[in-house]
Amino acid sequence: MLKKERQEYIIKQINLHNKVLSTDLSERLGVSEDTIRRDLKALSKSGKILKVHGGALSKTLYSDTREDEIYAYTEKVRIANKTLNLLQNGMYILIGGGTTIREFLKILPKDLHLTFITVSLTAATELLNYTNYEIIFLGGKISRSTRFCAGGETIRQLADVRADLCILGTNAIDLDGGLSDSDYEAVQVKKAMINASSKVAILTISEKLGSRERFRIKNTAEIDYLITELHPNDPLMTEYALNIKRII
Amino acid sequence: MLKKERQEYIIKQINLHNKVLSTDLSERLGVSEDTIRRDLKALSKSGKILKVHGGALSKTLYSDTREDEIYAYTEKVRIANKTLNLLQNGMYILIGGGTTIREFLKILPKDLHLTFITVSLTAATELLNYTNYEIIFLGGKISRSTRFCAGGETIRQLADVRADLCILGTNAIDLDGGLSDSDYEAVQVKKAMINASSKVAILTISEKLGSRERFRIKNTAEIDYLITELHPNDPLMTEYALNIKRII
DNA sequence: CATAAAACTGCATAATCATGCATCAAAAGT
DNA sequence: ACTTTTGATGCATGATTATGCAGTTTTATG
Repeated sequence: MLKKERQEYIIKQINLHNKVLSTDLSERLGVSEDTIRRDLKALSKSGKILKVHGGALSKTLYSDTREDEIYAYTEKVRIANKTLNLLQNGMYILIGGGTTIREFLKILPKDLHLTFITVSLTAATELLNYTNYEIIFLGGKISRSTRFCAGGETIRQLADVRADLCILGTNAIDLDGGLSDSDYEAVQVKKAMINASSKVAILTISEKLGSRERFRIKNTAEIDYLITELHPNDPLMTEYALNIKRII
Repeated sequence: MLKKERQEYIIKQINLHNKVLSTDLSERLGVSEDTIRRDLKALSKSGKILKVHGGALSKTLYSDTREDEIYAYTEKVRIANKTLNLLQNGMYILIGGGTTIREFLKILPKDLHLTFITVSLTAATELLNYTNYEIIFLGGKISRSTRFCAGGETIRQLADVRADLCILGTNAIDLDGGLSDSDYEAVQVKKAMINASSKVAILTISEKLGSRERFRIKNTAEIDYLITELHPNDPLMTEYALNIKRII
């Protein structure tokens, strides 16, 4: 059994039972507990599960803790930190939702004045922790799964916005397929957000590079900044270098 | 059972019953009382529960809150329960924010289909816990103190809404001064919400009766339902009976 | 203030984890 | 085809963690 398969299986088990035990998995998959531990570590690092002593738990159910998640999110935190460099005082920023973005929202500076425009409930809630930002929420029908507003009214409101920077996470990015997503409504909103901004920054962990989903949002040529946890000169990144204006 | 699971279970129990006993938990979870004590200590340290001799209590209920605040909590639950009677399948409901409203949002039925329209970030977040409701969020500039959207754009959007019922909490209500509030922006939004609804329900604990704030929202005559923790025939209530259509 | 329940302390133990290293297989060069 | 490289895996070892137990101290309460 391949590593990838095994990890998929672990995720499935967690989705099913909300928890897994290392001993249990080791026996059922016929590999050593060390291997399982390494799998859990990797999955935890990319934020898919919550690793605990003795096994792992479903992230969605057992989320809230702060301390032990600091270590889990190293990749996303790295991305978030790099993104900070794009911020300039007085900017109007359109910002999306998603886990990578959330990491970014947690480490924002307290000495800049910025105006954030968002359709994401989680982003707005996170931003309320800061006193130095204006928050403008664009309403609409709330999509339960993604916790953000979508639909015609949202798109219409976005058409009236002119932001300096648009910061989005993504599920898939590929040279041919461009930026893409599996949720049709999300695609519409993201398109509108990109159209409403002078510059576009896409945040993603490198494992999403080279994958594509059902609906295209934009071509890679329209992305100004691509920010991953890797160094810009990493061989994995250089193949994107021609198309995207700046890789960070 | 994993430590984290156990602790999560303890939190759930506290949310459910507002208290737990060490002995009880030890028996039910099949671990020593020492372990339970260590769990309670940890949870208490991270501020999730209030540890006391013999077990632990719900922080939100008992912590450092004064007697009268605990009392106010039960009053709000009582109000919330009475409000449930106004709901009918298929309704479009404009709903505000505030603590009384939040209690109401916690006990909503899971078998009705309703559409909630709100400007309150806390209300929207709370509503996302239900799968049987549509949620429409009206955007705007978010006011940090109240965590809801206000401003011209919000008012404009409310003008296009026609809801069946508007449910609002209030800080002040008085026969002469009518419904009033000290926050100017909130007043504008509440006015617009009331205008956009066929029926208006005001939720308030009785201590707010007879007080007034700087800005008037509406006259009491425009309130359809006034819901307090008191019985409608309570002498304190009967003086309102002439003006307000229905006291619950 | 007497008493029992509960909490704390230190310690023992077993389970779990981290780390370095050896092995093997697949992939990549040459 | 042969070597080199890379990555995944298992194992040994020492560290860490979770938990229970015994003995002592603290707390609640009549």
